[in-house]
Amino acid sequence: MFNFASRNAKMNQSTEEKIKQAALSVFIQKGSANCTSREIAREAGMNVALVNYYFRSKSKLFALIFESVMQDFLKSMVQVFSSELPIREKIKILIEREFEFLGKHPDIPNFVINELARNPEAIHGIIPVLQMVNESGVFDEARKLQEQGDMRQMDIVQITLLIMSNCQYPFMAQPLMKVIHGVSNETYKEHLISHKDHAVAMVLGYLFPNDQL
Amino acid sequence: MFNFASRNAKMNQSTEEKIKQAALSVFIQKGSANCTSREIAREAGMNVALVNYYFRSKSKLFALIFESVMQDFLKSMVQVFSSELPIREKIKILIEREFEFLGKHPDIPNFVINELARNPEAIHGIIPVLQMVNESGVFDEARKLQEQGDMRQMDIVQITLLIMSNCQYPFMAQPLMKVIHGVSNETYKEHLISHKDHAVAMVLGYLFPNDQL
DNA sequence: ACGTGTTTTAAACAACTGTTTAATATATGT
DNA sequence: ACATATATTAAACAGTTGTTTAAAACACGT
Repeated sequence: MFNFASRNAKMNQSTEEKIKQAALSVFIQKGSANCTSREIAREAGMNVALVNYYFRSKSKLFALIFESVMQDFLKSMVQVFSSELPIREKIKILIEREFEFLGKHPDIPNFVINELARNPEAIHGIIPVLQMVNESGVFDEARKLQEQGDMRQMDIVQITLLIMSNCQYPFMAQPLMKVIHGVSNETYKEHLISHKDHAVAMVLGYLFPNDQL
Repeated sequence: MFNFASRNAKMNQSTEEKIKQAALSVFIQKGSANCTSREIAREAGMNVALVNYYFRSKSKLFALIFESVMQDFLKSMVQVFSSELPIREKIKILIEREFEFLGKHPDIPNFVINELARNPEAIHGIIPVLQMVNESGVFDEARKLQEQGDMRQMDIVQITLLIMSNCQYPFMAQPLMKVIHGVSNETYKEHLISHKDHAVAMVLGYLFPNDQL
């Protein structure tokens, strides 16, 4: 009976994949240092030893998960900027995609930032993803547009900051905002949806001050 | 010899205060769940048992620290909005104060948000501070200004979000931004300083679209 | 049915966790 | 100087941690 159900699950998803999925969920919810191997095993429905049998150690498993999260986290940004759209469209679509992605994975920015700040080993997982970003030519293109005088003159670091602030913070601060304003989960989600349009309008309006409404 | 140094320190600062200060530092750096009582004791230069002798338990100590952090975190916001300045000045000063505060305590937003998300007990510590915010009449005033048509029509939640995003995120994302753009601590701090002006200009420009530059 | 290699488990390991206890040191009033 | 209250310490507690070990269950070609 129990064996049958277990076998069925095994058919749908390999043990290795079950562990990865459980680890992703637990790591993101609690952080690498604030969760236990046994918690991951329980979430995956198996013995602790199996986790180490497949991934050797908790830290190796984390490194694997973290790198794949970083991939997802920066992938859409790179994709948009590798396209051939005009710059204003790129930024608009970038913000919209970011809101879409964060709607599904609201905990990822906090997770990434915390691990980078608190777990020194996490930095290794970001390096391959960084190459992806650099090869996309995102930053070179922005510089070129500024030389043409089409875009407000400001450092690339700060442009990145401007866009990401208005995309990521609203999701990161969800627990804080909910308690400050006393709103429910559902109400806040509605705020997030309409906040996307404000973010697009405000960022574009500031980056291209010569544009007419 | 050793006793002499120890006694001197004791003169400058009571044991209780030393523990509080060590706890603040360790809690903010690592989070409540990801640090040990012995770590706090070591940071304060004393035995573990003393921490519990003064504060009964780790969680009671945390509750105390967290509430005082929340006070600092929201105090300047409340102060500014309780003043009699015109609204544009209030927002400008609010953002500038926020940048000043976060320059000194860059880890606090992350700390607050993480604890609220991961440590259910932390919510209790926020309630007295919330009353402080509500009594200040911050939100009522904003609503009044909107009725007068002086300010862009948008929900208070989203105005809060707009301002806090552009203040807090640049500090929260410091570890991420540093590795993405490969800049040093010092370079990033300079970016933060000039980012303050962008934040003020952009937020004011968006909230008061009828204003002329 | 048997043998072999792979998966999975229960049990154990030493190290570390928050907390408590009992003993020692220090301060203070007399 | 002595007694008493406070402050501080080392040691121990039971429970949990990441990891390892040895045994069991399983798959599968023969």
